[in-house]
Amino acid sequence: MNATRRQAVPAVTPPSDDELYGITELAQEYGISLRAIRFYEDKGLLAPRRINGGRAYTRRDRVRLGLILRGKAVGMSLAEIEHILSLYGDHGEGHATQLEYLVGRIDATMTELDTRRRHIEAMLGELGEVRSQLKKALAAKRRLGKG
Amino acid sequence: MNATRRQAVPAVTPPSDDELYGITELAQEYGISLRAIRFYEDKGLLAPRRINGGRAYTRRDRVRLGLILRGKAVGMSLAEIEHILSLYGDHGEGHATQLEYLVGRIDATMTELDTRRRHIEAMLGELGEVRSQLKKALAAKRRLGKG
DNA sequence: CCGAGTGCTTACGTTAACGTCAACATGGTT
DNA sequence: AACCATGTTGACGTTAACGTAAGCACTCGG
Repeated sequence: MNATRRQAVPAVTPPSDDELYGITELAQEYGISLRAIRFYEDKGLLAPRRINGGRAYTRRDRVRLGLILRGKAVGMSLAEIEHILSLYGDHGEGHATQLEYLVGRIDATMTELDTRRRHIEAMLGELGEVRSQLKKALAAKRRLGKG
Repeated sequence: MNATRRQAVPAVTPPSDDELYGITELAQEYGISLRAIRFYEDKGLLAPRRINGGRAYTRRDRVRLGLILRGKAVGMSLAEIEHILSLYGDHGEGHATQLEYLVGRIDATMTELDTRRRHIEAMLGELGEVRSQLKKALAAKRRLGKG
């Protein structure tokens, strides 16, 4: 897939900047609608630069979008996701107490996620039991019908 | 709480039946609203008997409600939950092919849940990294400020 | 028999998370 | 200049999952 990777790019690529992506690129890449992406922006989850009126997304933006979708897959609301995304900021210059605060928020988020995971594991366990019950019933039927 | 439990019940209790619960009992027990419980019924997730016009829930119904809430905690929609609840039915008399089918559905559901769990674990991993980054930054600051 | 309490139904309101549609603006191509 | 693809901003529609409110029925203690 990456075999087509010489320096064939038309040479007009601005040298200082990272690669930028259009909105449709992102939409296709992640299999979501343009509307959804703009919606996330409305909600403050994304803030792409504007180039000539259009939205231009950096790698960081792509990562953020990935986190958004992962959050959704996990069952979080956009509000919760926004909450989490704020933990992924720069904090390069953060004051100590601010960093402590962030760590606290992260810990809280992690325990919430852990709770959710435990719920899932419980369901998996219960489903496993149901499954083996069914298997037992099936085996019994087969002993009657074939043995 | 259950200390008031002689056979003081007015004697009109039909002898054949298991214990039944009222809707408010369930609501309080699970900390949800009456409206929510009736809503789940509207959606076909619950089907309590009617006694004298009122809803009467059996232990099985309580279990189902528990599963519903667990499903919600996991981030599933009511539709998905309904899908799963159907796997918990009686199947006592099920035909063999029917049972096979159910096992298949259960397997599918389990892999879906597993996917979700993996998503959660991924997020937990990433958050853990962010957390340790912050910790490092904090330690550095402390070395500057205090050491 | 009456009022309080409990429950039921019907209907409308609400929030989140988008989808859909209309009406432009722009940039490149022919 | 005409056209088309791509993109933008509203505005309105929609679905899920309830909450809230109104009004009727039943039942039980006094």
